[in-house]
Amino acid sequence: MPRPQNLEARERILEAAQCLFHEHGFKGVSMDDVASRARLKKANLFHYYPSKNELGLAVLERASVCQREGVAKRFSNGHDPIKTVQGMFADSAERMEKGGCFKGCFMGNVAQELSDENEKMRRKISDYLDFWTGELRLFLERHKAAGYFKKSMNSAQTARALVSLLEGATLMCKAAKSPEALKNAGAMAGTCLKALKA
Amino acid sequence: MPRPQNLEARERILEAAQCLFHEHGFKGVSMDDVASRARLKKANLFHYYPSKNELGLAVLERASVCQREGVAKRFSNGHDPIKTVQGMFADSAERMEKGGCFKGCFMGNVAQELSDENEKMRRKISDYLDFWTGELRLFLERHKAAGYFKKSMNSAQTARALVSLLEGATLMCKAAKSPEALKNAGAMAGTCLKALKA
DNA sequence: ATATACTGACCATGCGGATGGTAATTGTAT
DNA sequence: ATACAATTACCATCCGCATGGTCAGTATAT
Repeated sequence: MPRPQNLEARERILEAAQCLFHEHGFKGVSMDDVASRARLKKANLFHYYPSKNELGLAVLERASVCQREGVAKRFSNGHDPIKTVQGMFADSAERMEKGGCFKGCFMGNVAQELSDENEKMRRKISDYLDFWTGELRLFLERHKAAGYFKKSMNSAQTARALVSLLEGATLMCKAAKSPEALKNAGAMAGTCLKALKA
Repeated sequence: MPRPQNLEARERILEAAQCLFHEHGFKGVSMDDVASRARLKKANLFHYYPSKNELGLAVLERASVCQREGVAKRFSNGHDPIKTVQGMFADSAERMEKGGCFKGCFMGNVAQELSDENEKMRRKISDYLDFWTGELRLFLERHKAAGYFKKSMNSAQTARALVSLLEGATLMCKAAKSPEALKNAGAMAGTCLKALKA
């Protein structure tokens, strides 16, 4: 009778892989790199994940679940909606600055690297981005219903644009090795949302 | 006395490499791939470019020059500034849609793939993004001076945020395989700029 | 005994790049 | 004009290394 697999090792592998993929991209990391970081031998990796591709998908799944939690939590508070959105940008800017403006957004990176070449991965990323955009849309919708925003505001459009803005600014920071873009983006988001206040 | 090198071949190589790098990323393309597309043998490539890295830099230079022209032209017209900015988004959306939402922005892709690992390339990209942002800033500044925008508008901040928004929306389109994000972003840019009108 | 955990050795492939050479083109001296 | 030297264009072949993945076998725990 099959007993449960070594969950500890599985988790260590996922963690190691996610970290490395984030740093060097999927193509830039070898199975040996992952194994080494997870304090395992390469051959042992294939005992847990049948291929690099499957490992990638598992990492994406893990990251997606983790990020969704953060998103859900962020939009479930009762604070001022503009502050909440600006907080999203400010937190990103802070993380970016603390990390020396490296790496950027994991999901965004994978999206750029793989969504033309791997439909399964693309779907996972796309689903996550849809979730994020959707939660933000509902958040805006709620505050619109409460009279905070103009009735004419297009919540779906605004939500998608805000997510785009955050992703783009993150990329700009990575390229410029400066958190300036994220700060500007946060300010812009604030300006824009204020213009949409009822 | 050294005679001029075969410019035709050099150009063919650059063109092939740029196209392939755009499609599959720098790491996803081999020198053999480039050579084959340029109707050359791999060994001959090294006659023109001493290493893959140097080729990458040359491609980046070429792309940068080409893009700068487009940017300069766009911001030198006398049209309504909001229309001009929205045109930037609309053109991107159209290109994206026509191409099936693949590839995305060349400079953005390279920025994400390499700016943590190759300082020379990062600089080239960063310089280009600075140029783009700078041109847009001057464009906004000019129209502010002409009384179109509020005196309180922060041109630098707005310019950077608009570029971020375009880059991010392009990435979203690539991930979602839909031009929706760029359309939303264009609308958002319009809304935001209208709020800044004098 | 049996299923899981782990490993060293191995393999085919693809990679960036080096080498040593041939073919074509050009400048120059006659 | 022509022969020759020099330079450029081009290529087959090879090299060392890293890669994703396999396999056969060992260790361990129940």
